[in-house]
Amino acid sequence: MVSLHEVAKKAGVSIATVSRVLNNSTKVNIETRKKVQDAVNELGYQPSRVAQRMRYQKGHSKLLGLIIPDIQNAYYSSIVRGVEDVAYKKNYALILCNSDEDAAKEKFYLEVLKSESADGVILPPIHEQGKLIGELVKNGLPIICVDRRLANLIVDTVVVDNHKGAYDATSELIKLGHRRIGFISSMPHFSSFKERRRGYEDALTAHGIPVNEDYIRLGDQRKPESGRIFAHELLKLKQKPTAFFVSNNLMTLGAIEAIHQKNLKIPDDISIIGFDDLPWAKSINPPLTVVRQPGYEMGRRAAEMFFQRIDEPDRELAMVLLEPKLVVRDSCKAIPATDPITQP
Amino acid sequence: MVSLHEVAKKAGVSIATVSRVLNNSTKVNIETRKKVQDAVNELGYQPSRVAQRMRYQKGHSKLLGLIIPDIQNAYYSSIVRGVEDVAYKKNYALILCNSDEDAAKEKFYLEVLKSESADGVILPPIHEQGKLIGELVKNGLPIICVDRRLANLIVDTVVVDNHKGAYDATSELIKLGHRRIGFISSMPHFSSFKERRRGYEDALTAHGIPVNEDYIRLGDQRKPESGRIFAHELLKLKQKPTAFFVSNNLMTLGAIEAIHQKNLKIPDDISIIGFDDLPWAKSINPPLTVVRQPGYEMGRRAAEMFFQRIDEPDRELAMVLLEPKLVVRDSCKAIPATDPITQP
DNA sequence: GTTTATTAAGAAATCGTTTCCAATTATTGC
DNA sequence: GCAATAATTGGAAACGATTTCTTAATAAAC
Repeated sequence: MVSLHEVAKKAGVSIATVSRVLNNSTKVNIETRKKVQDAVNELGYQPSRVAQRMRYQKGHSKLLGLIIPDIQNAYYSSIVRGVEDVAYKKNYALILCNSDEDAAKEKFYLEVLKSESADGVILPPIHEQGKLIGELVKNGLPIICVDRRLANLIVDTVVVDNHKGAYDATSELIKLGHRRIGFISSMPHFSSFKERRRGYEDALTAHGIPVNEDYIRLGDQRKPESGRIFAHELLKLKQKPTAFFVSNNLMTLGAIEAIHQKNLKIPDDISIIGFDDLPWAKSINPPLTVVRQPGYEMGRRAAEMFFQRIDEPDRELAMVLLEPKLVVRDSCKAIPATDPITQP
Repeated sequence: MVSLHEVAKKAGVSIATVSRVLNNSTKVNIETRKKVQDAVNELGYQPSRVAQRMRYQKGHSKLLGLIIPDIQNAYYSSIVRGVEDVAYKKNYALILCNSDEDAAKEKFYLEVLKSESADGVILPPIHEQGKLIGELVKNGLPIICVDRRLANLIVDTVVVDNHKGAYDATSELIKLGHRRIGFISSMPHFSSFKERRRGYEDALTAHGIPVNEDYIRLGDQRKPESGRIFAHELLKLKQKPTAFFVSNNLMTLGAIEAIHQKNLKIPDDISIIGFDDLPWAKSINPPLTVVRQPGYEMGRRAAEMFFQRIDEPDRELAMVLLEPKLVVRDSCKAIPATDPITQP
């Protein structure tokens, strides 16, 4: 790598002068400036971000950390893309980490990012308590929570209104006459899934439908497989659900697969609402009704909050709550009013 | 950040000794060692990767760059995941960059990565010539091409046999009796799509079917939209295709959407083979026959090649050619032998 | 013509490591 | 008991940038 020294030697000046030219700070004689510029161009010099980071310390490392559960989940990759686009504009590089919902891995990566002098970290926290996160924040490392929140608002946060998303989806099904609605979701380790479950239950209760634990299946949201198995279980019940609400994109795929395997028709035999509006949702047959989370937007907002925090470290903590949207397509159908069970 | 100095002060030794303890190099008195360990633990010291990078220079930065067209394309995110898993094991951090198929952005990021002293870069090159890449390699920066190759083998490369993938898919359709096979793909800017087109044409030729330019549509592979439009165009032809082969996952979604919009049934009215075996491919109705590229495997292999190159900078250049696999599901059907056109 | 103000550019410190070299102390051999 | 060797440890340089402090030179003021 060509360094300041080489440029200085070529231009016949000191490295201090070269640095001054590059950061066009205090006045440099115009002829000297020219000599330096020429040398810089000729040698194709570009500063070492590592050395700059070394010198500057906090807040100028031009490095942003991003820890997500799994980049292969398209919902998270849209968040990543949102972050990246903002970071790019600010000339920041992005360090990407996959935590696999493993707290140890999260901890490891947080330490790596600290050690890399990253200016901040964006992540969906694995645990709601976030002890380590609290320490890091106290230590002066800006952290932004995205997708999930901590129990206490100790960091800037961007989340979607998960309760509303689930409530609206469930209500839509109820409005269509469904009373037995299967709910396939994740264990309530994360704020997001906890809220979705409450949204589902609250919608049922609000419409005078008792919550039936038989219709609720919680498991590993990282694989379609679990969605498939749960759907099969639900379809085996004596009083089987007439509709599914699945609270995650991968599980949704599994549930759809199970329905096809049973040779049931969507929406004639069973209605289904999925979560996350990914490219395939509108292409499949029938196009899928889903709760759309603005993933890209969340990433973008989180990155913007990060930069605001950098600019103004003492600003008040902020929490952005984005609206999910029920995108109605063709995977839900009204239950015939003659169904004896659905009639009070 | 707590530095060596603070640990040294606390332990009452010099920073050199602390460093020696941490890198358990030349002998340190066992009592001194203990004192230092205690101080390290008490202060929660961890070394600054930035400072280490500064000192070590080349090949020890523990930083790997990854430039991909778009993380929102699930095929690329599986490559990323493959790379990440290997990097994680080696304690490397990953800098992720999205090029959007924009050569200027690629150049920008390559320079950033150089400036970050990354130990290497993995990328699907945008241009086959790769002038800048050549320079960087000459400069000593290990670069691994993945998914696409350069015109000349000047860097380690991991690609899939695109010609075979397309050839097999097309042959499958021909075997089912199809003669008019629409080919929806990308402009041949990239080695991969160029090869897929040749695979398609070679399969036709090998079976004595003339290549008809009317059935070939090339456009922007980044959006389902283009696949949808092309499919509509093809379906408007007087002699319309009885099958589609679509050479990219996003375009495949668009084509499927178009087919549904025309109220055609897969595979009864039209057969289709897609590219990339993403989670949705087997969940949709009917499950989609696709050419599966081992994305994760490619990422993994590329990362492994990178580490081999680091260990042994002068080893011979290698090119790994992975096999794609035609995964037959239910989206293709034989053409009735009575179709007058398909009979010679 | 001498003193003062102003401008331009170099010297050196700094960030946190690692490592070479030198110095000090302890140990061993005769 | 003294010299030689081994075992530890500290000092300082280096990595590449930025910035403060100094100094040199020039211009301005009286």
